[in-house]
Amino acid sequence: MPASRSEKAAETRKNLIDTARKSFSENGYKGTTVRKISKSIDVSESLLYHYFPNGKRELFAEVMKEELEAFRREVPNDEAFKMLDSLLVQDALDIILTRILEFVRRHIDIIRIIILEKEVREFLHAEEMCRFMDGVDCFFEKFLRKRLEKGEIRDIDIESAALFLKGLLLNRTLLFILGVDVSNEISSEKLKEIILRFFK
Amino acid sequence: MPASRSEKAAETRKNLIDTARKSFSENGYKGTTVRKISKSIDVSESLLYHYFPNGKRELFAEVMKEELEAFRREVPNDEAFKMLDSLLVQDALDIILTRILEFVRRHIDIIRIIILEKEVREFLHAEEMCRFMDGVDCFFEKFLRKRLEKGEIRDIDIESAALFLKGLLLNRTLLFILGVDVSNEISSEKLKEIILRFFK
Amino acid sequence: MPASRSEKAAETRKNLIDTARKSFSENGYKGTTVRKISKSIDVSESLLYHYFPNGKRELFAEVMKEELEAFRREVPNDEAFKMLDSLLVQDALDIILTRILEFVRRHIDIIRIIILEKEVREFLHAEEMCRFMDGVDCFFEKFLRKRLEKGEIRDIDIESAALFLKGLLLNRTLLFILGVDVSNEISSEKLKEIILRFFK
Amino acid sequence: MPASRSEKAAETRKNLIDTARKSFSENGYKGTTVRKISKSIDVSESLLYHYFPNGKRELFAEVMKEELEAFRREVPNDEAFKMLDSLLVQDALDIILTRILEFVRRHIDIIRIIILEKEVREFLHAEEMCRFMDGVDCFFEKFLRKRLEKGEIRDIDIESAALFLKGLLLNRTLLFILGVDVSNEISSEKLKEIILRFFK
DNA sequence: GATGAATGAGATTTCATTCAT
DNA sequence: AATGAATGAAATCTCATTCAT
Repeated sequence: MPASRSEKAAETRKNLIDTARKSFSENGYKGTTVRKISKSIDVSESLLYHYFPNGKRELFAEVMKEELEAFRREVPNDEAFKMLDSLLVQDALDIILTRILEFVRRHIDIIRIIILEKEVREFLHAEEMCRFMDGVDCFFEKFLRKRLEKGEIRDIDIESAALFLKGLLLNRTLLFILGVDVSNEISSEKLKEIILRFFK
Repeated sequence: MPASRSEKAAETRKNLIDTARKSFSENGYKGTTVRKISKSIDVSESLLYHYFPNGKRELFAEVMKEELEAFRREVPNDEAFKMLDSLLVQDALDIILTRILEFVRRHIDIIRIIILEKEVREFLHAEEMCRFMDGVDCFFEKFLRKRLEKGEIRDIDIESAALFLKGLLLNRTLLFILGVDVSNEISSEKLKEIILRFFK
Repeated sequence: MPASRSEKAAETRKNLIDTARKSFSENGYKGTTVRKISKSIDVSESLLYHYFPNGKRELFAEVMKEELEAFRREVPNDEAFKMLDSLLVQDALDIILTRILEFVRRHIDIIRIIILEKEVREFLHAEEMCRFMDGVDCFFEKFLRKRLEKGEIRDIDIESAALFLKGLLLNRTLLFILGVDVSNEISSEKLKEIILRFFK
Repeated sequence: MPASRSEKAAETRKNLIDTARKSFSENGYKGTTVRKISKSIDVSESLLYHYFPNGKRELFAEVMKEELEAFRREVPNDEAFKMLDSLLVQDALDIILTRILEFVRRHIDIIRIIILEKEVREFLHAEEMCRFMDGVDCFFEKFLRKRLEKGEIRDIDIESAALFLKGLLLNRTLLFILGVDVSNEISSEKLKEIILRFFK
């Protein structure tokens, strides 16, 4: 398996990003050094500047970019998301929340960084951040409005309801960030029960 | 009032700790430099080593010690909420949430540090954080059970309801950590409205 | 017209040299980077090593070589220089000085480098430099001796006189180097006057 | 001779500046490294940042400031040449040229830097250099006029004569810059001979 | 003829820390 | 109690250069 030169290059680049992501999420931006990244995949420090001319900052930005892309790509395109309309409210919401939380669990390290690292704000400013949060709100509101029109849920304040759902989400996320894995705490059954109570 | 030598010394020491806490909380351990701490209270860098012979590490340890002590001392307990029994559910919950958020606000520095610093998290989360979280759950459950017995709220799953309340709390906390001051976002009125809808 | 392979190669080579000359003269040897040269004509950095296997040093040497050749080629072969013998002393010297100064003006950037850059001495050592200076002296002395023999100038110390002429030349050159353009300061008329006074 | 701590510190600072001046003058800004500066006076590299927190740039600025101050303070003025009136023309001019060259020799470092560093030249040449050059012209013209009135020299164009003298000066300066010490090349005797020939 | 991958040496700078005063 | 002088280690980054393709 010779692996063409360019293939090996792509792999090296990927290695850099992967190692960086791991280190950033474990040690934070300041706690991550280009030296350690390079050394741990056994390339020279200067090679990093070949792939990321603006150095550590650009590498960090790249990691962030890829993570956000992954979220946008993975979550809404999930097969399970496509058949939401035909499901009961509680089942649909269960799937939505479960999928998102699944993603959060997989990417918790980077989420911690996005939320807390001061440096993040240089690349991923309030603008992007708020747009993302608003997106979540929007998504829930759109979903709920549709169900409301169909008469599947009782007449509630859509805004508050979306807030409640986001609350469930953030609740878990925060616990994840704090290092508490709550995967068992609320089972799907319980979740559906809460939802039923709230929306019916 | 010249303030005796030892008074001034104590003040300098306190200044160091206060500035350090702020910086550790905002910039993390690595993002905090001895230089910036000293400069911002206008003393020489070496003075730090007079008060904390083991330097930055010791200063950090001291900050953590004091913060944790304060945290433990002030953790909201049943005593603090005794007079709530005579209030309406929604009013009582409003006060409870407000008080806890006030507590979070006061201790946001150490909360940030706990989230930010891997080492700290590893020492504390299991032990301290869970105990705190469980305390919150317990408190809510106890409160709701009492009201349920009095027939003030409809027959709901206490556990789920406590979870919902904790969700509201964490939601705010997360926004707080992100630097968004939510004091106005969800007013007491809206909060009470949500609560009424949920519990009646 | 696609321009044959070798034509394009020659052009690339020329592009490299031209860009390099400009950069060397504006930013000095150390201030010029291989990267900037390559980037500004949009070729890869390594291409430089195809044309100049010894890299930056060789490119610099090439620039120097071409500049010196240009001087040797342009100045003495000037049409005007060929009929010096038939002119009056003052007119001949006026032409000589004017031509040289004209050249100096055109090549001032590179002259600055030759004079000031430490690295130049590695390629264009005292040997070459002194030979050049001596050439100027020689040229003037030869010229003056001829005129002296013909009785066109008074009996002066040839050596001192050549020194004087070189002085006029260097005077202007230095001012050029310092960024002062003295083109108007001494007109041909004035120059001739000075020469007459000195040599008659 | 214990040399108090602060005295030694002042000396270290001075050492840094002196070494830097020499290196900037010989190798230019880019050719000068903080490493070499520190090593050559045997202190750590980081000490430089104790005295000049903004590093190399600040050190360079300091060198320039001091040099310019010295230059301005010492610029030769009429006072310095008062006692010349009683001397013969050739002796007086010999002294004048020698003194000015002495001045140039003392300030060769900053002159080199001004020529070498584009940025510096852009700030200074117009303002400072021209004023200095004009001063030299003026001085020579004033001197010659006086002698002309006394009938000590033949009737020549003062302006051209001053130019000639300046030429002799610049000639030497250029050689100086190039590193050729001309103190012996044209001895006082030869100088006086040239002067006699020119002015008598 | 031309490129991108990769490197090693070294430059500037930061930082926590020690020590004499 | 407090400071300034001084350092060593390490971090980020630049640059000329080599090599396989």
